[in-house]
Amino acid sequence: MRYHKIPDETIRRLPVYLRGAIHLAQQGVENTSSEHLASLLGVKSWQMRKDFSYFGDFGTPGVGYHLESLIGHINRILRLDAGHRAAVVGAGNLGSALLAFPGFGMYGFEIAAAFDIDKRKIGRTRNGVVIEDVAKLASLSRRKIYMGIIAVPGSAAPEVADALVQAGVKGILNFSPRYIAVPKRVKVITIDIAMDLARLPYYMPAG
Amino acid sequence: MRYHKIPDETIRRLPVYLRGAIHLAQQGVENTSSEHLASLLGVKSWQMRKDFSYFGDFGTPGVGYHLESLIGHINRILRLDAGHRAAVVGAGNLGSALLAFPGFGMYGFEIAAAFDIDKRKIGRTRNGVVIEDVAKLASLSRRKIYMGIIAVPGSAAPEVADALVQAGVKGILNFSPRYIAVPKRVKVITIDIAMDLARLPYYMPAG
DNA sequence: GTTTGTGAATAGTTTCACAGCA
DNA sequence: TGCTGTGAAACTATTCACAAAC
Repeated sequence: MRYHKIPDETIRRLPVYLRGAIHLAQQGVENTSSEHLASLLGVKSWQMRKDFSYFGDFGTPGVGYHLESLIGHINRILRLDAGHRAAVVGAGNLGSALLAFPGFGMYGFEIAAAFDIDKRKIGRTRNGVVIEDVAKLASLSRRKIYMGIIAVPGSAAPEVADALVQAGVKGILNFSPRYIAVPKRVKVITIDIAMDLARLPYYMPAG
Repeated sequence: MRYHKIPDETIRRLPVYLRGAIHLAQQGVENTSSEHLASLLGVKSWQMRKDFSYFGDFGTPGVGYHLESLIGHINRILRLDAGHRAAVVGAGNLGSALLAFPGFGMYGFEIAAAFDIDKRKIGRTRNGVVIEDVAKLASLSRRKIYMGIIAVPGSAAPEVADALVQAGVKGILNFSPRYIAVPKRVKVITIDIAMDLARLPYYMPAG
């Protein structure tokens, strides 16, 4: 099935599979089946096999998947193999939490810069990263940082997004509760924490 | 179209519309069109109208939507109108950021309790909430807290989830990079921050 | 015997275009 | 005229079941 358009949903799931594969590999496991890996991750085994099938043959019939090569394949597809440097804008509670967040390393990410507008924070260090003046965002392209994380209040988010685009950023992870309008060449993924919480009551039994 | 199954995707979008409606209402706007509200939120106007159509007539042809009644409708559908109290487990960087997070109020949420396993944190206060011993999670049902937020490291997440379920929680917002297995009556929504970042490079132009 | 990879069937969602109401 | 509400069409994704590979 190698010559098909890749469903977005498949791309959304690949990091899940990657996390599971890394998890098992760290425990010393070398091979696994789609059934085992899928059950670990709460997905269906045929869903996982179908997703892999868009890219070629990852496994061996009768045997399963070799974790090391599976990890390599997914990393390459998602372009995580080269490593990526990101800048976080906003060094408040959320921004600081992101700077300290241990989960980015698994996917080859490093938060290499932090910015804030508050003069009292500028110059301080959080997790080894010096907080810089948000006015200096333009330096990102020179520093080869192509991903921006928006962790400022919603009211400031659109202008921060504009500044990131100006600075040559190609992808934005947006934590603000705002629609971020950018040129088509820039990809935005929004995580609106309160909004995700907001659909929980709908699915909860009455009470 | 009142007698249809509601698509999950529609439910996922309702909080978006709600946020936009509240935003406009706060600016003193009383009525709006699907075209205007949708463009503000980066969605398509017919998508929004279609979503509303599953629930009945929210608007007036030729006129548009009355924001106050639109907000009321969505709040009722999502069951946000009664207000909800949530407990956060884990008072580290992320948990503390959530306790300070201003965005929950819009949807009628209050973080009413916080728990941690670290004796040095227990008894301290963050944003007016006293951090309690995680061993006391069972008190949640007596306190009528039915939503739990998991903000602990992945290794501790499954047992925290079990404890939350034991405590009678009906919905869980999970920030840990782990699959959370719970009985069917409990709804889990997972926000895996690193994983969302992980699909950004795929969509970014080469470089 | 076991497990993958995938066409075909099913299910779900988006998009369109316009009838009908204000 | 302007805007909503919605069937029908188009598209996308999930699920199944099994042939092929080891």
